[in-house]
Amino acid sequence: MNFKGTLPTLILEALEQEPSHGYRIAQRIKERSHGVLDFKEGTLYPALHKLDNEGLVESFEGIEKGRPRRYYRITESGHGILAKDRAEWRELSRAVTLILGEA
Amino acid sequence: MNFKGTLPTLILEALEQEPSHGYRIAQRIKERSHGVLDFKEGTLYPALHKLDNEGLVESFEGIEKGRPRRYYRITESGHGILAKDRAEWRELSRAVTLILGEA
DNA sequence: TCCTATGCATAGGATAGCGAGGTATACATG
DNA sequence: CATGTATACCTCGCTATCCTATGCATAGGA
Repeated sequence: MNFKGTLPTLILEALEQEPSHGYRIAQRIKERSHGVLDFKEGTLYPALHKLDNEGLVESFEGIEKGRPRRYYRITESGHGILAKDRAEWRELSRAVTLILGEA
Repeated sequence: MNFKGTLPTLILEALEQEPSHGYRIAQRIKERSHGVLDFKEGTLYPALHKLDNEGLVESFEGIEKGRPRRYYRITESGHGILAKDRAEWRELSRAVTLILGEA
């Protein structure tokens, strides 16, 4: 079960905490939502690459447990977009909740 | 600005209040969200027809101000789906808010 | 008379997310 | 040693959603 349009924001939020790699980001989102949000790899990696192309995150090579990993960190503009996305989420979720009833 | 995936639920909610026609439903959503949510006609009508095909709403002819209107009312199964959609919205919005911070 | 709002509808295009598949390594279990 | 599972990355094709643009038609105000 997932929420259309929130994935880029959730990725940026994860990277705001600490640089990470794709698989770990997906796990983090799932864990932090208590299993409610569960984005698939076929969704996550393209989204991550898109954020990279847009310059909101940047990647670097890393080694973990003896194996190479593709790490990502949030950029300056990524921080800015995240702040905007957060504000937009609040506005939209309030609007829907207003209509559908209390969350 | 809009929220992907919430339109069918918002339509059902509007029709739960009273039977209505397409144009009026769109206005209602916009008004009740204080202008935040604003689904276009090219989005609304196909969504309405789909709900009709799925049997969640049913249409009937009506006259308003001397002109024919296509009215819709929510069906029994529409009520059921609306209840499920509401619950799902709460679960998902809570999950995202949990991660992104207080709404 | 012309513009705007109302009212319904479809066509074409963009994008998000999903399922399915492919590749590869580490580690535990049998 | 073999097999399975979790980790880790990636791509392709499909569907659904939403948008813009366009068309048609009427009512009422400027």
